[in-house]
Amino acid sequence: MQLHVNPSDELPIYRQIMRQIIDAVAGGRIAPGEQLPSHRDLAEQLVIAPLTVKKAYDELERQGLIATQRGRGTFVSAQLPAVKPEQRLERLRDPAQRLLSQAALSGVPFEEVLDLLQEIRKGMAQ
Amino acid sequence: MQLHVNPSDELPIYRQIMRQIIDAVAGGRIAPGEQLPSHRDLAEQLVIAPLTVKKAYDELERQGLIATQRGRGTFVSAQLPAVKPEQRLERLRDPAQRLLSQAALSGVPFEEVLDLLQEIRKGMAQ
Amino acid sequence: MQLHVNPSDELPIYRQIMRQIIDAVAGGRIAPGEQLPSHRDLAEQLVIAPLTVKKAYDELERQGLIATQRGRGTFVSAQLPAVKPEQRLERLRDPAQRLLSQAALSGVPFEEVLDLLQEIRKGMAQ
Amino acid sequence: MQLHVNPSDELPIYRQIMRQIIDAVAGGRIAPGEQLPSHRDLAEQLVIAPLTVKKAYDELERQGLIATQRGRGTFVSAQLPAVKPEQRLERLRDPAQRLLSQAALSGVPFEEVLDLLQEIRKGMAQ
DNA sequence: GTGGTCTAGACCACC
DNA sequence: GTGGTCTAGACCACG
Repeated sequence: MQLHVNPSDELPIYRQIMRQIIDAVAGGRIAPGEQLPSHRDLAEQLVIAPLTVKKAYDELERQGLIATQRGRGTFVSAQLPAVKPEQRLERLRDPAQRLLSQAALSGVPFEEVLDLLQEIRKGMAQ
Repeated sequence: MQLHVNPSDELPIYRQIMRQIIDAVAGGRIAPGEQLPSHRDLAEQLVIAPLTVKKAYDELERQGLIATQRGRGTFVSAQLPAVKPEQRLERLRDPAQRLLSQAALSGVPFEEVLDLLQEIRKGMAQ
Repeated sequence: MQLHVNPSDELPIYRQIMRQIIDAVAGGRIAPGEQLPSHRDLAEQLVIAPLTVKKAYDELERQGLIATQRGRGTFVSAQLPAVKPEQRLERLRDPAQRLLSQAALSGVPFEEVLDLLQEIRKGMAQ
Repeated sequence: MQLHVNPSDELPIYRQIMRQIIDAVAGGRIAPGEQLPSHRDLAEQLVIAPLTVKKAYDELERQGLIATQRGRGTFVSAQLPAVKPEQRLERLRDPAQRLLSQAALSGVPFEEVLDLLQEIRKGMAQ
């Protein structure tokens, strides 16, 4: 797994890390149960402070996406947190709304949005 | 147009205002040329500081979405800001990626994501 | 509200702070909606690093007990997080088990445990 | 006696072991004089490192709850460690406080807490 | 080696 | 003023 980070991005560094790990898990590029690099190693690799990586790991753990074991390491949860059926679609409303707003403002027709989604979908491991 | 604001939200208040106005314009609920409430009125209505609304208006003006005419008020630009063709799709990559990741983690199949988009699209135009 | 902290305690400082705030809210000594001291002020008062207080506040916010508003301050949630009925008793099983184990090992008869609870209960604002 | 261990738990594994043995003795499920499994056997059963179990046994021995006899094995002390009278109630204050706070926050009335204690008490003796 | 905590500063964004 | 983020170290506990 290759992470990269942009300190001048508006999004905080620890959020950038979170999002990349979330995307990697969602895309199947990291398997459930797999071990993540120690927060110190990852910090060294990204040339940032260890605490910053740890903050990202801590947040992800609270979301149930990963689990840490003291003295052993950090692992992607074997059982990803279940989303209640009635919440499943609700969670998508906001990101979907954002996508369509941005498309409308940019003058991108609806069909091209669908094409883009298809393209991204192929990039994600099934 | 009815705006809502949540002071506890992670997104800054002025950004919440910006996003709602952007969404309203993109969705056609505010027409180009239409007048917005004065920043003082809107602040009173939302029970927040006038400076906060002004910051949102200033930022939107910088983006070219609205324009203030001294002594007359603030209006949605008759001509929406042009987006360079090569940027059009790039601006959608990020929100599209986020939508698909969230869907994958929530266990929502791709087809239902498309259905959701269709549904939201219908709601926007009216 | 008077907090105190013991750096040599086995329980981490940020946990000590969390527990005292939880107890104060549970005991009614802090009312819902009330503002907490800024994490910097509290840190100065307790003679510890601001980040340590902030970590306590962050955890409590994730639990829904308090809410922060950028630029304004930190407040006890007006609406305390609801506990599902089926979880209410389950959450008490572990602490209750611990209490009785400790009592049995210390040779304190069951009746005296009940007396102690009555006494503590009086100390908590109703 | 059946022990369980959760590596992701906040409580260190050796502490989890300690607590379960303490609870078993306090609840009468292990009688004074009874033999405990060797730390190697227990480690194998729990799929953890033998050193971890040994640490738990060592700590319990330091507290006087168990005693090892070189070449024979580890046994629950016939005589439970004496607790100084003035300490007896003090040791209960903390767990009692925690129980009541949790109850208050969960909306469980005091009477139901007492009922729960009665119920657990019955389960311990058998 | 791992994660867990803590410090003493700094700079920024927000209201 | 407030909270939000980040740094570059340190020490401890755990397995």
